[in-house]
Amino acid sequence: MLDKQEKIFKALSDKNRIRIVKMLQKKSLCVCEIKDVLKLATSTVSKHLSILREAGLIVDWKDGKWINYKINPAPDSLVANALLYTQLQIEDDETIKNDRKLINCVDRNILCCN
Amino acid sequence: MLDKQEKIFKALSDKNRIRIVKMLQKKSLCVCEIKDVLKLATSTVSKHLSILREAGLIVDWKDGKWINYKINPAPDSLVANALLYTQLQIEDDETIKNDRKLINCVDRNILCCN
DNA sequence: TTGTCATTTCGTTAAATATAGAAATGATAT
DNA sequence: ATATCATTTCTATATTTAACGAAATGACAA
Repeated sequence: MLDKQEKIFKALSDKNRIRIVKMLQKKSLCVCEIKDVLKLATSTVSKHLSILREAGLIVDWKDGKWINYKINPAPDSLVANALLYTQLQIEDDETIKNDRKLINCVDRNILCCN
Repeated sequence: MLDKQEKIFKALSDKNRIRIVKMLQKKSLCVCEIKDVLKLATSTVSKHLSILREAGLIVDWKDGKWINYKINPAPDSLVANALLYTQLQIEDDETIKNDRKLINCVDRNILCCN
């Protein structure tokens, strides 16, 4: 239980991962859309997503060519409260607000050309 | 703001530091008392405490020979909510419960002999 | 003022982490 | 079947982190 709590905090202890969670709390996204906002290599974004997934914060599902990520819709209580905390905090942070503007403009059909 | 949130999560992303916060949420303690519970070197405990202090989660004050640590009594909203979250979670974890038993038995006058 | 003692800071080491690029995967579309 | 393409896994590297012991600090007591 302590281990699980540590894992949750560790997952959220990186600026880019906080940004990802705050984005997903507004909208489901695929890897290349997140990559476009964070300006990181695809493999790095994928790694961040796997850390968030392993902590139980997010889930993914296939949709044609793409793998979408969203906030875990059925979290246990530890995760649920961590997500609630994250959702309520830093809502008016400039980076977060800008990220949220960007995700409304991204088009995966244009972005995703490896 | 995002940086501050990251710092708070980083501070809480270590098992020993979570244990420290959960202990301090029951009782103010000095370094050697925490050291006795965690079974770490004094310098290591001191370092953990400084990370928690820098994140705004705890404060310290002098009391004769000792330096006491306690939960920040006047936290800003980010920290206050993080502390509330931490206070409510893993209350029935075995390690946490055992730590709390131990802090009621420690006697700094016996423990602290470098 | 000198010694004692709790704590912090410093220096070092080992382990963990963030990052990127290249190769592997796996599903879709032609 | 084969090519395409988003994503993951692998490999490598640079940075950060946790840990310890030794030395420095700073306050209290003798």
